[in-house]
Amino acid sequence: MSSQSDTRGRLIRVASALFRQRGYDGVGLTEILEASKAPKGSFYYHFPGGKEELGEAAIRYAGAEVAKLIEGSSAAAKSFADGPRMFAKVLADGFEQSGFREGCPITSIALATVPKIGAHASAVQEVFDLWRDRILGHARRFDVALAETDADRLLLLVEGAWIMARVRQSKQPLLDSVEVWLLSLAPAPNRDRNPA
Amino acid sequence: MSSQSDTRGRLIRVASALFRQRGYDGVGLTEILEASKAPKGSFYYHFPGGKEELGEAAIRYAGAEVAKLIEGSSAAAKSFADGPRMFAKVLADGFEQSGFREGCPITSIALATVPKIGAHASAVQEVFDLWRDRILGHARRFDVALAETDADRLLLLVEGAWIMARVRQSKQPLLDSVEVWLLSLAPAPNRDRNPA
DNA sequence: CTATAATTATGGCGATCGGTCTACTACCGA
DNA sequence: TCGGTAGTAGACCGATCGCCATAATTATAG
Repeated sequence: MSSQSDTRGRLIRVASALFRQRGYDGVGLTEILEASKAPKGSFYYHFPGGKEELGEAAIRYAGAEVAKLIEGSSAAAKSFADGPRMFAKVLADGFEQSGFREGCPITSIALATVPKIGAHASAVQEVFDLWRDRILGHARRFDVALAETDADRLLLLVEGAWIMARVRQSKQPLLDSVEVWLLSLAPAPNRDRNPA
Repeated sequence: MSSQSDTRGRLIRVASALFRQRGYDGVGLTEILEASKAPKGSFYYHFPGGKEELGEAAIRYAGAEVAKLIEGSSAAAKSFADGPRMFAKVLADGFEQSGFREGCPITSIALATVPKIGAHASAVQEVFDLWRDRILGHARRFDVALAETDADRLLLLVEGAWIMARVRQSKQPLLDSVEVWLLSLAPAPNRDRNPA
């Protein structure tokens, strides 16, 4: 049943890499096919739903890859704060290696297709939920009380950082965003929280 | 010298609105021309550089519009924290009115064209710098010491929030992001900052 | 009124878009 | 040997892509 050439998997990986650099609408099917060395027939056999289905698969694939990264960082972390810091470092280094070109593999697709393509919207939702769960799992590992909204904030920060990083051509925002998150977790007597 | 029909301006505004919903590569010239009721000849007269030049103009236009929003919020604010809060509210309400469809007008273009199109990269850089200046100006108005990196963090947060808002179909992240920012400003005895 | 520039208007260019179609090959159990 | 299924291969489709050439129109200046 499973093919030995893994055409389907190769298509997903190649598409994900290309989307990451130039966005969903910025990459044509022909280019993906050429880079994957797969003919159109094979593509539409594996993805009857066409480019949209490939895009959804790329979202889920990239989402799972990042989830693995989170798990790995969590497993290797010596302290609670170590987890997100290591994770950010991995992201930042990979980003640097790509010549500051590769954005978030999810956003690069979703920003163009949500809400136009419902299936993509759902997929992104699920991926974000997956990431949130991994973050909460990490917190549990270190007995840190973490609300879902706290985890969501980390996602928000990293997504924003990835945009800034690309624009500024620097990996600093990615590293910085985690520090902001850790800061935001501390219930601190900050100024000006309740105006009037 | 200045045309009475303002074809050029209309093209920019329409293009900006369309890009915002479906991204730079997701909107064709023909559609922009139809929506602007402008013929191709006029377009290439005003934008000899083609779509790329229009995109750059849209970036700068949208950037200036948002800068005005920041200024307005700053002028109307009763306290320092009031400024970004009002600003976020305006963004969030506009976003809701668009049916949770309109993302950040800059990102919707830049994510697809940076770093492919150098002129766009520069334009986005300048817009972000402009926003940063406005934020710093607001802080000065209320005698709040604010570093450039602090201002950059707000931009990072709002950009991330705009992504989350679109995915979650909610304006909450936009409002929340400002609170995170205000929290992050307080130099607080937070836990776990220096591991090991 | 005329000359000149500014702007609008149209049609069509080659290339590429995503998608469909049919043919072909490889491997399977019967 | 056969039929059947999984997968590969690539020609071909209409539509749209961004762009360009050129003519018609309008505004401005002398």
